Order: sequence, then structure tokens, then C-alpha cells
Amino acid sequence: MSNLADIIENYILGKLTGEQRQFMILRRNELAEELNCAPSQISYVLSTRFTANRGFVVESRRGAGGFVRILRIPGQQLIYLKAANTVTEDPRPENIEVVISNLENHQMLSGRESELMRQFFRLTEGHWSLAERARILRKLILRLSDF
Amino acid sequence: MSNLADIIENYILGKLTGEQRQFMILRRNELAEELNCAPSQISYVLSTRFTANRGFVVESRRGAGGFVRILRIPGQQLIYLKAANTVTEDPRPENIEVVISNLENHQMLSGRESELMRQFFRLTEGHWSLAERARILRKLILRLSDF
DNA sequence: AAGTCAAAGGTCAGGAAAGGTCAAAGCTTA
DNA sequence: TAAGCTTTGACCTTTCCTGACCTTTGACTT
Repeated sequence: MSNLADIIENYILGKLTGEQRQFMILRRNELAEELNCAPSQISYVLSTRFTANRGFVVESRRGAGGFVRILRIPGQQLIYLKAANTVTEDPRPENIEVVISNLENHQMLSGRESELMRQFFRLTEGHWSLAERARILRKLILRLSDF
Repeated sequence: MSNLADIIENYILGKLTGEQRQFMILRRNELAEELNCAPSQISYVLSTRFTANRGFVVESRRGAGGFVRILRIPGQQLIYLKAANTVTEDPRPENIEVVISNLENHQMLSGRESELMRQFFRLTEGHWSLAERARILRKLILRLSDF
């Protein structure tokens, strides 16, 4: 029960919870060297353990001065993120309805807001590819989490 | 009454109750090797004996560094399981009475239920082998834990 | 300003190491 | 013998980890 992935996860979690931080920044290569592993292993852990569904957002920049920033998201925003993640690749009306009414149930959307979204997708049915509709719905939701 | 499945069950139960732990972690392949059986047999025992209804939760992870974690859920079902395990191989009336009244004391059997069981064994005395009576009593008790 | 370079981080396929499943054969017992 | 547990083995899925190769970014050159 202590493979590399766990060690890396604990290292990061330790920095986050131990120091009561809402975020942390690290250099991928540095950490890899410190923990004696391949840099890609850090990426692996980030993508499997620090997912949006688990309440994290990972941002990064490449090139000189590159970095990886890991943020933990507070509860409410998490609900939006989870909702965005339940949007399927080919969102049929039922899926859209599930997502919207779920948000409404969590009181993350007012009645008027949710009705607005419903109408929006009803009225634009067949206008874009399903993948495009998915992208739009996700973005709409994530946008909401900023207000 | 000591086939592989029982041995495995007792091994795990021993670790749990003997060391007063609320959980234990094991490697499926390791344990299989130690007990000289097929790994899938461990899975079999876990899925048949360490069920939620009997007060356990089993979690696992595959792949490198995989493991199996067995947790006992504090509470009621466990009492049934313990009772079933105190049934001796040759259950004389005294043993049966001890088991039943113990369950009654723990309020796991109503007065009517325990009387039902008492009568049942009284009325069938000498009908089967003692081993068979033991098997029946255990099953009765475990069945109760499912409700 | 444009081009070049070195220094990040990202991706992905593939091998290895677990554990999971399931059908079928083997036992036990009524 | 029928019913119901046990066991096993063949095959599947998941998770981990690395290395080769790709892309992005900032700094330096010209």
C-alpha cells in the first residue's frame, strides 16, 4: 500500500492540508527528482488523483519557468464541476434535463435560471453537433460557478 | 467443518477480533500463497462471508501495489456473526440455549423469536446429527442478520 | 522583430503487477 | 440423486510506471 502513486499523492495532500493551504505550486521535474521517479509519473498522479470530481483543479505552464499549480475547490463550486462532468459526450435531451434538474435540486440554479437553460437547449435542438452541445453546456455551467 | 473457506474466514476474523482492529489490509496473492490456495478463493470468501449484511465492507485496488482492505462496521450485524461462531460442533441443548439467550440479551431477538427458536430445537431433538443441528442453527442466525 | 534554443510540462503506448469474474468440476448432505 | 457450497483455472480489467517523443514558453541573438 505504498507505491509511488500513493507517495506522490500523500506528498501533495500533505502540503495542502498540513499547511492549510488552498493551493500549492510545484515543479514537475523537481518533484520527480526528489521522489526518484519519472516526471510523467507526476502527471499520472495528477490526472488520476487530483481530478475535478475529487475537488481539485490543476493548472500548469510549460517552458522556462514552468510550474504546476494544484488548487482545492471549496464545496459549492464542486457541485458545478461535478455537474459539468456528468454531461455526456452525446447529450440527448434526457441527459441535459438530468444535469439541469440536479443543479436545481442543489439550489445552484434558481427556477428561472434552470428554465432559461432548458429553453435554450430545446430551442437550439439540431443546431450543432452533439459534441458541440456538450461543450456548450459544460461551459455554461462552469461559467455559473464564477458567480 | 474446516474447509478452505472456513480457514480463510477464520484467518481474517482472527486478525480482526484478535487484534481488536477495526480493519485489516491484505494482499490477495500473498494470502493465497500462504494458505496454499487459488487467489480466486480469497475473493470467493470475501464475497460470501464478508458481506455488508454481516457487518463488513471490503475495498480493493488492482494493479501494482494492489490490496484488499476489510473493514468491520460497528454494529448490529456483527452480533449475529459472533453468535453464529459460538455454536459448537456438537451443540447440546445448553449450548443452544446460551446462544439464543445471548442474542436475546443483545436485543437481537424478540421474546417471541427466541422462544420460536428454542421450541424448534426442542421439538427436533434427535432428528439429525449434532453437526447438522449446528449447521442449521448457524444458518438460522445468519439468515436473521439479513433482515 | 524574428528566429533559435533550451527548459519546462504533456501525451501516449506498452509492459508488469495486482485483483476480479465466471463457468465448470468437486464435494457434502439431505 | 438433487441442491447447494467449494475450489480451481483461464481469462479480463485496472492500476502503475517508464521512456520516447511532442508542444509550449521565455530568453537570447541577430
